[in-house]
Amino acid sequence: MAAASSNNVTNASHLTTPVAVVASSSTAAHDGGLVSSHLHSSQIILSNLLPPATSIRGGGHGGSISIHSSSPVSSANCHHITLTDAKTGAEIVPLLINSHHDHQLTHHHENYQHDILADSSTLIDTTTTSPIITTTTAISDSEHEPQHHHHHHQQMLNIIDDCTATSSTPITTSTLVQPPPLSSTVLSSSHPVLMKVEPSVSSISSMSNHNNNNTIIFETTTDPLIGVAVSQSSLTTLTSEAPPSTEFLQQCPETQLNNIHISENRVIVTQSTSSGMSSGLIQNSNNNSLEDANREMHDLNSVICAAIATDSCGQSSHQVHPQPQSQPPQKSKREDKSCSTDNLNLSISTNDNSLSSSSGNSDDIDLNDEKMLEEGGGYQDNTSSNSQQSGGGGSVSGGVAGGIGPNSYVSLIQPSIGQSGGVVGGHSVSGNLSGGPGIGGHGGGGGGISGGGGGPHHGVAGQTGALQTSISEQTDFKYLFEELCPVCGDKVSGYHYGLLTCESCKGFFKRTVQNKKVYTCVAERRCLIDKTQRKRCPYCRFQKCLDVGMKLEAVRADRMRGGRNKFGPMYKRDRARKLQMMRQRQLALQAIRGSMSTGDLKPGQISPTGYQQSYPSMSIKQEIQIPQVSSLTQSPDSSPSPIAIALGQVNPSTAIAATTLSGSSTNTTTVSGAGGGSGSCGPGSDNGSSSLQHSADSKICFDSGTNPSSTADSVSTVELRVSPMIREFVQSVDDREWQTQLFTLLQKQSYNQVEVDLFELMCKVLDQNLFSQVDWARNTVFFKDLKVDDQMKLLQFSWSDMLVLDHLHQRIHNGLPDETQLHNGQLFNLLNLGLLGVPQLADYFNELQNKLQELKFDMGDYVCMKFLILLNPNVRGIVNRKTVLEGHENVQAALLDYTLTCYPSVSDKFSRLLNILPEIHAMATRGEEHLYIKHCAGSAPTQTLLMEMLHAKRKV
DNA sequence: GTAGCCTTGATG
DNA sequence: CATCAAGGCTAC
Ligand SMILES: [Zn+2]
Ligand SMILES: [Zn+2]
Repeated sequence: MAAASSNNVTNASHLTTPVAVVASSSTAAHDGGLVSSHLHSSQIILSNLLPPATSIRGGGHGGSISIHSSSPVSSANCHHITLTDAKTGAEIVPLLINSHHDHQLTHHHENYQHDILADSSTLIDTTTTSPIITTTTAISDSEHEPQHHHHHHQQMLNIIDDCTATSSTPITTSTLVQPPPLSSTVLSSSHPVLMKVEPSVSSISSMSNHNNNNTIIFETTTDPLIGVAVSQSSLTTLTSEAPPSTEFLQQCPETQLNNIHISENRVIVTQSTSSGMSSGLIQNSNNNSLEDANREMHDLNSVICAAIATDSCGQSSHQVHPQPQSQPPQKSKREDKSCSTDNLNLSISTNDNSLSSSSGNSDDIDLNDEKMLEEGGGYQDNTSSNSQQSGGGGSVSGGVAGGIGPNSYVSLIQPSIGQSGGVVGGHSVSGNLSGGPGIGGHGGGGGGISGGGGGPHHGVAGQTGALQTSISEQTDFKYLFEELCPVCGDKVSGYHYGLLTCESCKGFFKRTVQNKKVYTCVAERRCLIDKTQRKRCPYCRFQKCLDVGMKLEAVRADRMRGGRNKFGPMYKRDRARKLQMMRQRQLALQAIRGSMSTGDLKPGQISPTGYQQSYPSMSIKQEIQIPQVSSLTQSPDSSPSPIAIALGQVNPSTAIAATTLSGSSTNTTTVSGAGGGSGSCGPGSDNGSSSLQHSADSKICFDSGTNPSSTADSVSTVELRVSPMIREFVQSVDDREWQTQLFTLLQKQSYNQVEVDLFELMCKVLDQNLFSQVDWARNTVFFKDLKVDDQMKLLQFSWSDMLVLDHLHQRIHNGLPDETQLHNGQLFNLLNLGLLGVPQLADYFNELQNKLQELKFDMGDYVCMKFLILLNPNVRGIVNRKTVLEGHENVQAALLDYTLTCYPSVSDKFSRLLNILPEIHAMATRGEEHLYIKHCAGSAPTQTLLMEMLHAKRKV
């Protein structure tokens, strides 16, 4: 059944398949021809379903969460999952909304099913305890089906938890195999997650997380699980009684052994260390308590795909074959010789039974999706990054290298490499160049200390007659190369395969990819890789290579020498950015020095003149030459809002640099290192220099339960009269978290990335905001009393308005700056978030902001307005309109009272605030339209809550 | 297998 | 023609 997996691998390039992501991690991202593959593969998953921060944030709900479908198949268009607090049993959230697809689902029922199957590599029939191996071959052809639709299906089936993108963290993916209509996905953040799947409704959740602790627990409330599909390493793990065959191990060295406990209605998957092969078992966990499960879980470092099917699927058969007719298997243009799936034996056993299936004929496996191949070949994503899925091991597969066009190189990455089964273990780089099955080379290696890294030969010899500029350039670039190799810390010799690395890692990466090496880590896949130990574990080294962003597709399949590839421009931009960052740093330092020693440099002199003097290495020429980066110093198109300036919204951490650079605030922040700085990043913590209120102030006031707001007319009269409801509202807002999450996400997404797609990143942020929004809403009064159906409708109708309002609030009360500098130097436009990606709305937005500020818009107003937006009784289809209306009126009354009480001087504040709501709505609508179009065009990440919202609203 | 140094060849 | 990243070569 290696076949099954192979397909998965292939699919990897399709975002649609979680497995794909999993399986081919890095590869997928590159050649996948994915609409949005600009991420680490791991991030792809995350970002698509859950913003990284989201999952992490889950800590909020300690313990477990139960998910069940609120409504059976009936409710026509909406199928959703309701989250229930496992402890209290209270319904807490409608996580996903999936509706408008029904139409398609039904329409392409077959394909749909097929898609699903394609995702799962192996099914374990828990009823019979026999494995169901799916041949997951074909993937729905996106030619006939718009990608977003395609992804949609997938999304509904998947629940993926986040894992930190940058680090080789685990990702868990769950796939539900369920007859359409299917429901959605949701994620909870804390792990383990306990899921309850109601009969005839599929649901799933998965959890994984931070580095090495991943656990997935599936549970059905009534029906026994029919199957669990685990792909990749997790499948491998399934091997229980009989350890994986040697061959398999060779091909999938990093196979992880996971513990999978299956009781009648519960499955717990955990990972065990590679050495603990014996532990990979499926056990009957009837008496396993969650705690027990927890105890056993450790180090789940792989991607797991699980599928649960109910009887309705009629999947009692042990083998599920894709329908060749609907998805004609396409022969890959290039013969796939690597990783033959033959001889792959997988055995699955439970305490009672042991089942094994061996990959049979390769025919089932040999299916390739032509579409995918094409996509893979033609698509070149220069921003995608890799991030090898740690656990899963990287199976390189992906789009066909189709060196088409004179300038395109044939990539080594091959599509649909039948990685030993969807179960892929080790890093196997497959290509069609050489066929032999990779043999795990044990990186035993003498620990010989490698000689000093060769010096870079990049420095251009500065000729005596050369202009100072060239000298300075040389100096600067030299400086560039003084960076250390992100993999081993050795000296960087230039850009290699996507980023600056040392010569040895370049060579190592090349050898590995070209020769399709498969390594095995004899330890725990966490070997330290540094200059002296890099030779010890090639497995971990390669993994790190992928993690830091080395690009597989930069290795040429045809081995053509010389020339330039698509990364050239990127290198150039990166170089320019680095130069500017460096210069900024120097300027900042200089400025500091100047200000300290009065004599040297007067503050006012930090202008071009003084600048040149103090920095001979820089030159005007360079300034001019720096491509597309001028904005770095000049706060570009984002029309800095007067407010932001007034607030001096400069990140404390970079305030010095920013301020000194131009003598005034550049309105730019820098996503600082670790942690995105909770608190440190938040401009909210800056000195509230202006008269503008800061949420900090207001919040504190509210928190204390006395002072309404720092801007209230009369504290004395007001303090005692603030409606308890409003006070409660305000307290329900967690602004700190908001910005922390924002900056953390931005940092993660740009960490180690030469360049990221800013639009895509914006979508991710919005997506994260949406998750927060839902999170907030579900716990609020009125709203939480509603049925999930109504909740979803309200959210579908109000999400964008609330996003806009949130951004207005963040800017006004928390000093959210216009833009921020990403870890890699790119500027990220924060204002754009509030504009939902439509720059043209900037003026309008600023106008709104001004209006609000004139009204002394404060926290209480903000929260009330948010509620008014959310609790819209006019939303079509609301069942419990009464409650909504009641809530709306209550809030309105509270707001009226509040404004009259606290802001008597602001004439007509109440109605003026209300009048702003339609304006916000108009803006939000425009933004939605824009986002929708972009999504349809494929330029936005798929499988996101954002996308769901966009489509859901369309439907309505 | 490593990694330092060399050769290529598209780019501007 | 200079760059410089990608592949090749070859003592270790
Ligand atoms: Zn290195
Ligand atoms: Zn290792």
